[in-house]
Amino acid sequence: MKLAEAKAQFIQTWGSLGAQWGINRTMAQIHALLLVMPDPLSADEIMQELNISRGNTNMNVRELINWGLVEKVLVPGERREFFTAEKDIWKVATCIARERKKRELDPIMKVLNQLQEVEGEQKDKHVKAFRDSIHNINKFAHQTDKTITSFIRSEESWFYGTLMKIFK
Amino acid sequence: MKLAEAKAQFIQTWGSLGAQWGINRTMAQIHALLLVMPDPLSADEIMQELNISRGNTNMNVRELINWGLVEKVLVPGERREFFTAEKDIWKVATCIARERKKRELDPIMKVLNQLQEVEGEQKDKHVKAFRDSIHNINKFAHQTDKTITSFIRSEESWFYGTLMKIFK
DNA sequence: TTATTCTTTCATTATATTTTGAAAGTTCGA
DNA sequence: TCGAACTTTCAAAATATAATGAAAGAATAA
Repeated sequence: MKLAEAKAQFIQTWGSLGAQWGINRTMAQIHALLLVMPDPLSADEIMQELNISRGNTNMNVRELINWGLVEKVLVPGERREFFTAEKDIWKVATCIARERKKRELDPIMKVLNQLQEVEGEQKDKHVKAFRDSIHNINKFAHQTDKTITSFIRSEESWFYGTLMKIFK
Repeated sequence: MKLAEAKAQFIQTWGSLGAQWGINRTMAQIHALLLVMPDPLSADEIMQELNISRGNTNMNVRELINWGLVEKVLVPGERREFFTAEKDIWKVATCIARERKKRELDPIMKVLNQLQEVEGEQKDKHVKAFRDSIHNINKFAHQTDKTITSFIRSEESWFYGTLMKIFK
């Protein structure tokens, strides 16, 4: 398989993966493109490679930066901004985990905690069923929260460890 | 908080959670409704509770059954079909994990394996960058696959333990 | 300051997804 | 076999999401 073909297929696959995960397709495609490019790209290069508009490019690059997956790079002597993606896939994964936890798990845990305070007699089977469900989901959510938190930390401590090695 | 209000809020929250996860909102809402109801519901009851059409109800209940999250229940003396959701949230989680792995992880791993065979000289930095990216993502994917597989296999309190072993 | 180059915004347009509901299909008792 | 009760299908309509591109905004060099 030729490089160009492989690259295109990777971008397209990563794109539909992103779509399934609630991240929009273009955002995932830009990420894929930057992942496999050795050097930072300008907005125009991204537009050209993916055949998308300037506005679309700008919006999705900004979003990738918000997620912490992409960074602006200033090239000396160049007026334009360039963009590059974090290449270490473990960092990418913890980054995504952190962001999704913040956006998805944390809010639902807040709601679940409120819902535990539902009024009513334990004798009423509807009340009992509701309480039981919420209780179990809540327990599960706490477990998940712990797991994700330690996953996120594992990367941080790995990073910290590496950094220490460099300075020692 | 009254039961009816709490129930409505839970259904709405579970619904938007589902939407973020690529599962459609109505499907998640039906799931939420069945999760908190002590007894099986008929299609008509679901329609009424959620204010949705017959076709929509049918389609999404069927999809929930495909996922293994909901079951048909035959009530003696009743012509209609009734539906009930798996209440054990751990089983629900493994069920979802199994389904998502099948639909998302497995296909991308297939593509990644093909993409490792890209042609070109290692000296070309574009080829090198591409190979490195794919290689790392592939390694990560295999690790993830193992984790999910063992999560699916074990039915008890495992996730935390398993994950920790892998990252240590 | 002004012209130039690049970035950002956002109303409009395009695309994709979901929902509806009526019609067709199925099942079952009599 | 018929008809009532229920389920499924699917084309059309409604809704939600994403992309475009022209215009406005910033930054820089001259």
